[in-house]
Amino acid sequence: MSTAKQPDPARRNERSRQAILDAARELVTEVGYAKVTIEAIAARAGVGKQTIYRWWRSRGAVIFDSFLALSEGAEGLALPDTGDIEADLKTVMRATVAEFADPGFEAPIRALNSEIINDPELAAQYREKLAGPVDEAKKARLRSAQRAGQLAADADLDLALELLYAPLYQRWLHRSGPLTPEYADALVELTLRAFRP
Amino acid sequence: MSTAKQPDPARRNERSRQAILDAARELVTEVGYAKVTIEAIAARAGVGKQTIYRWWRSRGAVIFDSFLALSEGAEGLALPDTGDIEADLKTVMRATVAEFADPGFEAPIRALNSEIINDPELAAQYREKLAGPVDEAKKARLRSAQRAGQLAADADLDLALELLYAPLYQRWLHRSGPLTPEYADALVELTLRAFRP
Amino acid sequence: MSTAKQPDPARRNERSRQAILDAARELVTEVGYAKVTIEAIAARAGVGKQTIYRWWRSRGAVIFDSFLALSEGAEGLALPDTGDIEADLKTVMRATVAEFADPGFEAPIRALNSEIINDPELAAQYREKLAGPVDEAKKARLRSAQRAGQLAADADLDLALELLYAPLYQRWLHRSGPLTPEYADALVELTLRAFRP
Amino acid sequence: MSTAKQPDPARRNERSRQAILDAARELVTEVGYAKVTIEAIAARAGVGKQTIYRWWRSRGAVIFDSFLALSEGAEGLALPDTGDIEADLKTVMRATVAEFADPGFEAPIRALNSEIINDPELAAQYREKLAGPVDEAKKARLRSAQRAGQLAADADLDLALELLYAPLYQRWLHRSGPLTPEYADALVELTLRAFRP
DNA sequence: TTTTAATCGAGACGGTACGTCCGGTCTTGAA
DNA sequence: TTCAAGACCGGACGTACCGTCTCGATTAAAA
Repeated sequence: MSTAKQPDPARRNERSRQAILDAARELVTEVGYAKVTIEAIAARAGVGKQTIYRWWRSRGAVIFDSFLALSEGAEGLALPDTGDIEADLKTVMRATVAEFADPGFEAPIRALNSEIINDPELAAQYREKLAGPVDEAKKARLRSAQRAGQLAADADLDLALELLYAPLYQRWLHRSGPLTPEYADALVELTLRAFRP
Repeated sequence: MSTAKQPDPARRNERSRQAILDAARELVTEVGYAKVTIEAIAARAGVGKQTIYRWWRSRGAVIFDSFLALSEGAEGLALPDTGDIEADLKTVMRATVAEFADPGFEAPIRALNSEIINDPELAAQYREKLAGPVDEAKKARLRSAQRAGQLAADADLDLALELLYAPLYQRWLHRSGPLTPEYADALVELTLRAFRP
Repeated sequence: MSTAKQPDPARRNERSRQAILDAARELVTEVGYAKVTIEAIAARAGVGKQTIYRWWRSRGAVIFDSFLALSEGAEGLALPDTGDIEADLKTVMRATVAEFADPGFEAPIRALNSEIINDPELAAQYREKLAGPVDEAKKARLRSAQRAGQLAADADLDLALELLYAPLYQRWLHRSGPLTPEYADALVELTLRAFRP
Repeated sequence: MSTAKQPDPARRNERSRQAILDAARELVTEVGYAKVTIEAIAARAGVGKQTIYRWWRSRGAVIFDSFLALSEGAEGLALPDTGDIEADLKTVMRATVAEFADPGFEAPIRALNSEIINDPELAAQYREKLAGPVDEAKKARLRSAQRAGQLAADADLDLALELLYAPLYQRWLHRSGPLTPEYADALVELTLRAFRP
């Protein structure tokens, strides 16, 4: 499952697995990502350190998994579809901007990005488990817009998503500018103009 | 001076400062950002640990400074201006893509981004010392294009730069797709279409 | 038998018992007494750890038993009896000295002594199973000498054995001096003089 | 000093050294030799583990040193000399027997012997620092007896000491018999008879 | 002869300690 | 004062074993 290592039949103790992921999540919010140690996770989870090392490659992998576990149920998500792609995208982008203003999201998301940048394997998992499903939902909405003739029929939807979101993420991560609803709107408008049929 | 601390006099030993920055840069490329330690830097630089703690706030600050020092001379840089903004941008973007393929750039750039994400102070320095000048040069070229009527007169040039570069950086950092010359071209074309007068 | 615990039936797997004792003996000579672990014994014997814990009290008990098993057949041993007690004892003592020079004996004998010093129960077993029979044989020879008028009739034979052997063992265990044939002879001569009729 | 390792000028912190040796001694008497851990010593001494590992090879070496430190002042010791070697030796041997009955001595001495048996380097230190001086004092008394014609002039005094003490030590370590004043007397009488002029 | 109960190999588990590494502070002696 | 050097306290690392605890799968006794 997810970030597992070598040993493992079904011998794995589910109770311990859950306790570890819970402990990791709690600790990240309590002391901050950088100060979470394997030892603290083990202690809080009431688990031997070996049990962590047996099933995860690294501290980053545990913490990553603890985030994964959170958004497990977010499978069948779908974007609003009012027929007006511009309005719908603005709604979604403004929501994202609002999310980024929540200080409770700050630490975990920055932590996640640090980890992803330096660990290709976690990056792959991130794409597969977290970004993938969300992007798929977004692309579904864009495809619907294509069918409605609001987007070029040959538009590269991955590229479209990048144009929409990458500037937003970068600005937030680098703190290189304010994240306002107007900014969200501007990104939507520019992207739609770029991909107009 | 860059990331300096309190003690300040001109008593500072320039020889040691250089040795530390050199050691830091070498170590990042040799063992990877995450495994560079203050102790290793001090040992390699032939310097006491205290000398590092005296002048820098943190490991990140040293490493960051070691990159800063590299691109110190890149002040008066200018982008090519053939009169054709699309061609010029494609040239520049393709060069960036090529740079990112160089494995020697990999470690430092990822290190830099890790540091920036989690340390607002370093992020500010990054914008001021590294990104700032480069972005200014790029905006100068875009302004020239505006004057030539190739871009909307009211275009937000910061936004334009984000549209051009953020997707590229994100794709590279997250390893979420291939970085090809065609990809560079596509970004240029889309951005220009979005900002067409 | 010997150092057994509670569960007891004849259900015990003889094959495993032998494999464990063999593995223990091999490991002591290979890696040294102090570094032999239950886990290593189990692994080498192809046996579950529980099977060891089921039948032995401690690591020491296993190792001790593995030595016991070795000298099981040494029951009906007898010392040479040429009629000349001095010559016979010198023969035996010189043989002991020679034995101690064999590096293959080193590890097990030191291990045995370590165990005996700190574990009264094993010490009792040692006296009963290992030292006892051998000492009995030696005392038989001394008794024969008493009958021949070569030793005082009221000599305490246990004390005589201690005078003969304790210096030898101590010198070897503490490495406090060379073990030569002459040394063996000297011990015999002194002891006989001390117990002369 | 004594069991030191590699680094060391006079940079060594005497305060820490003392605290470590004190802690080790205390712990041995409190929890028993086998259960004393480096970690516990460091904690009790208020010292980093590294500070122990820097100056000692092993747990055994620390504990050994902590014993050494105890009997540091026992340099100029001398045995009683009433002119009667037999009486004097019996006094001393009976005192030794009495010492061995003290349960407070039990644990440390057995520990010491375990360590010595398996670690040649500690054995050498034991001979040099602990046994050596004491043996020298005993040999001085024997030499005085030689001068008085109570012992053979050519007697090997090391051998004489072994004859006196090795049986006693072995009996105590192996618990192979009672340690009584009469036993002490018997050893003295036998040894003197063996070395009579 | 079938059941049934213990032993067996395997190895995950909660723990403890290991010996190492590094962080950040402090001390020493040379420049 | 700064510097190189490095000892120091502290704490986390990742590993090795401890002794206990499941798991099927033999396997030998009682039914």
